[in-house]
Amino acid sequence: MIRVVIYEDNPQFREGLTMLINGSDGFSVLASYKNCNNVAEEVEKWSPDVILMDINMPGTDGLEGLKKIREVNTEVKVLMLTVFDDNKNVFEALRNGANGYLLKKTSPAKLLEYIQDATLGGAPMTSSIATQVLKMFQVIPQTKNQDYCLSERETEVLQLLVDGYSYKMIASELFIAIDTVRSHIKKIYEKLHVNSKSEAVAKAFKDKLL
Amino acid sequence: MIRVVIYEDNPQFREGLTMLINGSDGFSVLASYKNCNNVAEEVEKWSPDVILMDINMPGTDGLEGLKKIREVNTEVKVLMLTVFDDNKNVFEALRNGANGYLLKKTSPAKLLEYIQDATLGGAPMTSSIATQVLKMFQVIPQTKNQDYCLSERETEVLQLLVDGYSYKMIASELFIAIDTVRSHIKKIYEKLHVNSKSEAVAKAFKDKLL
DNA sequence: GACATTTTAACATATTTATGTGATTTTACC
DNA sequence: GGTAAAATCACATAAATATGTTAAAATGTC
Repeated sequence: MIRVVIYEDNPQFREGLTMLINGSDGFSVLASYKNCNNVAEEVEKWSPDVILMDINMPGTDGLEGLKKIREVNTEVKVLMLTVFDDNKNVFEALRNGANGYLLKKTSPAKLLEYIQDATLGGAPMTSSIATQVLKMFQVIPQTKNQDYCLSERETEVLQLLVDGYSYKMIASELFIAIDTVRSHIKKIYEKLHVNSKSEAVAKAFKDKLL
Repeated sequence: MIRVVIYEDNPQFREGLTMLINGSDGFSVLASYKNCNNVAEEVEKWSPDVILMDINMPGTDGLEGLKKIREVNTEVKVLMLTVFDDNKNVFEALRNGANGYLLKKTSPAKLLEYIQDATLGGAPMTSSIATQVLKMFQVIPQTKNQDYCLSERETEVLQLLVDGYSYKMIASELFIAIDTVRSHIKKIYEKLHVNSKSEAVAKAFKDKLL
């Protein structure tokens, strides 16, 4: 028996979901709420297998609700429900540990399948959501590791610059003379085409050199 | 009619796939290959709707194949096939514009459904893959936007520091005296708890202040 | 062994930066 | 109208940095 708790502000949709789930073998709705204002207590009280969570609700919305749930319970499967496949919300929800993300227009049969899928460790998503997710991945820039051919020692020195070390500190850290540090840094500037410490540091971050 | 090209080194599995797809209404296999060595030409030649791409192949493997495909064609739907839900490969494939990612043990019925799904703009993933993907999202650290309460002007100055400007350049950029720049920067250092330009720059990157 | 590269180092000097101490004006808010 | 915060500017000085030139070891490669 898969035990479900529902958070959904629209009474019609809430009732519809409840009837669908209660009317299906192997599923049971423990409770349903119209907002997340007391979500932490409610989850503790019922300890459901799956939570269906509407994103857009008055008061504490679904995203905040999800965060509160994860503060007290990392096991329960949380499926986010939404009308739109809104990019920003999808990202935030997944980042905060949602187990799946469904459009409300999902057919009843599919919805039950998805709920079951979630309890088995799956991550159900409607197709359009999955497409959003893939697009997010493609935005992540490839580590463009442009190679400036820094030598091993130069890389080491640059790392220390990035960590906020002064020339003097670098010298004592590496057991070399400060003039040696100077000459390394001069070489680094040449290779990176910069002429100040902070530019070198900025470039190290931008180009993910370290 | 959905037109498919297959890349799969295992002859049995390749034949099995071909028979399954050719034997289904609305599907047709244009060609199948045992490696990706000439993938660019082959894709140009057939311009299929969907490509089934095994990840592990001798010679040019599936990931490289995917890259080559995307260099010449961003439209064709590419579904990656794999035996394992290997984290690293999943990530790389999605980043390189794969449209879906399926385990080879997927049932024939599901496989056809997924292929169709892909042609309709969906992003089919088997459940375990989707779970992997969600986990990746949770690794991404929240923009921890710790607020150092920089004023508008201070933020502006910090931005210029990050862009490699010297005090003198900042002064002329903002039409203020260099001593004013100094005093802003002093305040910035206090607020960020640093005491050098490069530390401030590094902190700006680390904490995503800009 | 000859060669290139890297690492080390010294010396000199102009510029930039960091830090302190003050002060005036502007802006926003109660 | 008083208060607080922000933005402006000045003067002074010690410390750090940037730039140039030069060169001796150490290391690795053909």
